[in-house]
Amino acid sequence: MDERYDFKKIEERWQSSWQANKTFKVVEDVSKPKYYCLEMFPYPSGRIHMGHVRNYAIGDVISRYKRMRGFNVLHPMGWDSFGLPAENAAIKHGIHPSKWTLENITFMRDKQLKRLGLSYDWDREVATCLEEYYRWNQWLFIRMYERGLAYKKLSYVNWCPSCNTVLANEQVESGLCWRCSSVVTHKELEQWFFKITAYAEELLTYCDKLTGWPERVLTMQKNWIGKSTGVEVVFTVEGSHEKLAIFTTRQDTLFGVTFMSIAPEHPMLESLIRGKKEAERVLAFCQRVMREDKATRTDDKQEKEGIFTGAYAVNPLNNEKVPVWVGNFVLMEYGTGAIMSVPAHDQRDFDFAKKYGLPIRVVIQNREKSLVADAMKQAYIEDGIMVNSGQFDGFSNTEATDKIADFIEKSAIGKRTVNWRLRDWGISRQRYWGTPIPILYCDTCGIVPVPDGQLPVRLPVDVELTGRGQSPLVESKSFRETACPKCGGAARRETDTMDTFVDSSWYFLRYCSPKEDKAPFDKKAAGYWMSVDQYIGGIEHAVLHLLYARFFTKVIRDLGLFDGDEPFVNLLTQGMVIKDGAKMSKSKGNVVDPDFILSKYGADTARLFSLFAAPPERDLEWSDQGVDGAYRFLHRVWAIVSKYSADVKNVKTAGHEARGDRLYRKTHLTIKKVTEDIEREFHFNTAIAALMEMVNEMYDYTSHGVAPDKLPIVRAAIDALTLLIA
RNA sequence: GCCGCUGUGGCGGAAUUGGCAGACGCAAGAGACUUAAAAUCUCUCGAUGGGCAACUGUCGUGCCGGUUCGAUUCCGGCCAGCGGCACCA
Repeated sequence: MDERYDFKKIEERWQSSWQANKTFKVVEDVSKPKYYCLEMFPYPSGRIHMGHVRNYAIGDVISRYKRMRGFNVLHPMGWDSFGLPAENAAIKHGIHPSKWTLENITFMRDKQLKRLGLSYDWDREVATCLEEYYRWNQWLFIRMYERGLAYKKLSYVNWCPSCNTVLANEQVESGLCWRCSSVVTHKELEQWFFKITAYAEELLTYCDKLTGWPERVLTMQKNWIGKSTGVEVVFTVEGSHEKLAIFTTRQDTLFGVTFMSIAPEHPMLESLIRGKKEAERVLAFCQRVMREDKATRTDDKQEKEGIFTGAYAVNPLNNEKVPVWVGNFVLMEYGTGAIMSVPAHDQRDFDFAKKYGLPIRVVIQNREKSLVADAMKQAYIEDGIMVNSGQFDGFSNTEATDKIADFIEKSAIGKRTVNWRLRDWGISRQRYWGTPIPILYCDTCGIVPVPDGQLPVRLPVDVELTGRGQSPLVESKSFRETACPKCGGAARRETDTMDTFVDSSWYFLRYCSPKEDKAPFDKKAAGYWMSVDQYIGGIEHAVLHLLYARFFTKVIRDLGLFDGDEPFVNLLTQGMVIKDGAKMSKSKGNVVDPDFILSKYGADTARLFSLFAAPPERDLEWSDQGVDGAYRFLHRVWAIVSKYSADVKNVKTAGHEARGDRLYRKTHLTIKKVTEDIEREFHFNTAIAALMEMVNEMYDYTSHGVAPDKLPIVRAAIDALTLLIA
């Protein structure tokens, strides 16, 4: 080859040209259709990894493609830059989190992302740790506080002893901390919450409108929200006027109740056992269960245990007296913290009844009429005909479900209810590097929100992070002590900061007008750009970030700041980057450093490989040889194009008259194929395969020399299409 | 246990609407060039049988069955792997 494929020279030339000309800067332009393409912004940990490269390569191809198709494309990048690693670095190396974070951002932006040749409008860059951003977190918090959507309550919270902070329910993964995998414990604390449950119904029903989202993400969200419809029924405690409410979805089995179970934390426990001879043993049992951490307690192998309280309750349907037990499997957080137990028709109750010798009564008979309580080996949970159920005998249990609910409401012993698995979002974090919660505590006025005019509440810089004791904000007198804006008296600042998921819950709106200083964002700009047409990121955020962002969008809509119900029209969840069968991670030692690939092969090879090796939503197995292959291909492209570029420079492009020509046909078939592959499901791997076929055809075609003028089109096609990839 | 996804050569993966299974790439093998190597180029490459050969028979998309002229694709039943949820009342 006369000329080598010198990726360094080429990439440097184009990248500096893009930067100098601000090629990818966009402004609102109503004459063009808009397209908002967004990749989930990274945490500035210091270095990008292959997952980022893949994510941004996908987004970049989509953006470039849409631009060529005449769209006005918003393609921004920013930094999710509050968070724990910065604090840990500060403790370990004595460097301030702010300095550490900002240096990381500069390095990752200038030395890594820009080298990848990504088509971002860098003028719209956003960093959540800057006060020009987080002041709007505070502003939104206060708006939510005013509407009762942000509130404080004393509650049992998930506590990660290693991160030394509270976790939201969404951040506990099978009893372990989502970030550090420590066992989560319980703690009773005063905490700030966002009332996401107020939007449970809408978050659920809108799942069906999100047709551009992968089914499995929607399923996960629906599961998480967890709606169940049933009735709340009130039992009376025998020998007292106290009421014990239960929730059930199986009111058709109410006549089969043979005992009740309550959670060890149930507030009525004390009065139930008062004066009973069982009291002491019951108390000991409850204390033991409550001491267990969340992971142990929710482990499915955990033995179901219980103890009789000595008290009885009366079933309002048949006035029957049933014993009240405490069960370690009853959760105070769900329903009413008390359940009715129907061993004949619920497997867990059946096991429990067998273990403790409690009675079993059949109230739904099967078709063969063969169910006999004493002979049952397991609970009968299928449909059947009602028996032993008074006036409801003879109906099918599905009919009876409605009839009994009606009866319960008519006789005022309970009502139809909906229960949600979704809990309110606990956002208080006992950490330094986050958005200060803009609240004051005044001895005379109580809880006082910081007035808008005093925002932002700045994070103090003159603090020392030792990793010991309490958050530095608690120890900073100048931060903590202030004056009450209402009465002028002494007041204390809230020293908790916000969960960093608050930051990422509305950043996509900020990109629409990142310099706006009168509001979180400009309503008109957001009206033009939103919603995000294509959102791309990892599946790990299926519940956490994506649910919170949907919630925030609805709140912001209801504040009148934005007209739209959902933030992301289409969602692409990319697979992980895998090497030797495992996710790339430092602990496994199978990390491939993007910098190394960039230096050895260049950005285009790195991007080409990550798009070619697998369709975007699937996991991508890293292969060093595959990278070689991608590099070889680019080399072949370079060679054939540069071989003929001089010859064809002044030749007119072939037109329709050449349609019988083999290469002409191939060129157009390839253009069609690539377009279709991108339009349909973003199958870049097959689009690239088609380009490879075309290049092979070109080599074949030119192997015996070329005379005519067909090459110009080929060259043009190659140029256009590789630009899409490169 | 429940819900979802996936299953195709040695490997990553194609086959878009039921119509040539295995595109493209990787690995492997052979050859050309070279003193040699690298690079590059050309050819072969699912399994198995027949033929010196051009060629050709049979089988083959996790397993069993069904619909169809025809099934990787549609239907029913199983198996395996991955992911999510789960004492949720």
